[in-house]
Amino acid sequence: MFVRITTDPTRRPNSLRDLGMTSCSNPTVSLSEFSYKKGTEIYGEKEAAEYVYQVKTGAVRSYKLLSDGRRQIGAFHLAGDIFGLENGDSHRFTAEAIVDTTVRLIRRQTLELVADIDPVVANNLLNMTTNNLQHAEDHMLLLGRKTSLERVAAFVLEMDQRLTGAGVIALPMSRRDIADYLGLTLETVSRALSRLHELGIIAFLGTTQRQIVLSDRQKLAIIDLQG
Amino acid sequence: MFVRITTDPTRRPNSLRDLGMTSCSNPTVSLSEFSYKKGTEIYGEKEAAEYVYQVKTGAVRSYKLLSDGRRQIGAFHLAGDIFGLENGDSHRFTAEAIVDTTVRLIRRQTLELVADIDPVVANNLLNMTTNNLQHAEDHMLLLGRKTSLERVAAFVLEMDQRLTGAGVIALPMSRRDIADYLGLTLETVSRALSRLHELGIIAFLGTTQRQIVLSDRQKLAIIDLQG
DNA sequence: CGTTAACTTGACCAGTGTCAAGGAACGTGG
DNA sequence: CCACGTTCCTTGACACTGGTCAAGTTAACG
Repeated sequence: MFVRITTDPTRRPNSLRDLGMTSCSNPTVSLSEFSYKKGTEIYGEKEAAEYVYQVKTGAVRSYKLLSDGRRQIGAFHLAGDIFGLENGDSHRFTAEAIVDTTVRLIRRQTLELVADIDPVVANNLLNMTTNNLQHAEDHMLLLGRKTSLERVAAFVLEMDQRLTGAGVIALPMSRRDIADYLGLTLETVSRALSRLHELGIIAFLGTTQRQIVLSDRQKLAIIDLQG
Repeated sequence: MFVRITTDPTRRPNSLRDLGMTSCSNPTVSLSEFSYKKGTEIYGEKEAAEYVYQVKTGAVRSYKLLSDGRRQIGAFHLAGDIFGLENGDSHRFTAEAIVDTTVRLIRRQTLELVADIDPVVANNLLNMTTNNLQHAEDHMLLLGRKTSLERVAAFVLEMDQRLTGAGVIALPMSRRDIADYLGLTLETVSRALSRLHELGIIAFLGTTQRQIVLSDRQKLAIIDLQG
């Protein structure tokens, strides 16, 4: 189940800009790519944080486990998202590819050296961490105080926003993944989606269960009860 | 219920070091103090973030509300803790004094100016944000996947750790505050504490309900089910 | 096309929430 | 220092949301 990086993934000179960084000095740093098959681990919790990652294609889940196997997914990482950025020197989540996924990597050490010199890069690191913090804060409210229907509505809205906002979403993750993200069981997620379907608020595209149309974004937002 | 700062709280030249910052340039910046009565608001959600705060004495709760009044406390801030540090320009939580509280303040702008010049200060800001992120990540696991007894055990352990770790804690917050922090009701918190008491794992000091003795830290840790 | 994994739905159950009552602690003013 | 009112806390009875278990269906994939 483990897929380790065996070849040193340090080819292809490239720019920090590709990781969403802007910099006045804008030095060329080494970037490379790596692919993970569906279901494989990218890094484990408490493992040394050697790289920072950016999803090129695919999707990734970051989660923590309790000793008896209960799982809490802290975030999904979609195309373009950066993940695995740690300030301490080990990862605080396990990261797995949800589907076949290609990521760009940058050595963490490289990034840190640049950040020490370039205040713009340093500021970008702080911004990314702040964005992660804000997401976690909002998610605490969801996990602590929202009902199952509110959680699922919030999830659909979040995914729509992050996947183009076109009102049609193709979810890469299973009902179980959604459940572990929302602090529910997969059955409860399924029932909530059915309920939203009955209410005419969402629809399923074609024959599949993972393509969802937001028929009534307004009602979704009302159910979500934001703030 | 609102207590606004009416006098400009900018007296007493002091050092960044007092806010836990170390710096090579270590410039003198303006610091001042302010006191809040029990139950008063320090700042509101979405309010402009003009100051960063450090608890000198007392305790503070940071929370978000849903429109129907459900509350999620994201963190408690105890003596020495820094809070209200935002990267964006408005606060993401409401902060209230739990008991009569004195805080030190520093203008956010001042801090930012120094951070731009001094990479050590900038790094401290990143460290503080990372610590907040880590706490939020752990709390998501608690809110999403732990039982009521596990949550309360985790809470008692956290408070013990943060209040000296002596095994005797004097809680500043009510059962309702604890409940809103743990994503439970106050009744469930009360029942869980009674249960821990029955099991001989905690005891109550004297006549009060807010002073707790950790009689068996080991069993608490087992119930908490960490990781 | 067959096998397997994922999803839905139903019946039942358990853990937490709700509502209510009573008691303990705390603050206030006499 | 005491009496009173208020707030906080505990406990019980009951309700209900969401979890568990199980069966059947649908979709995905070799």
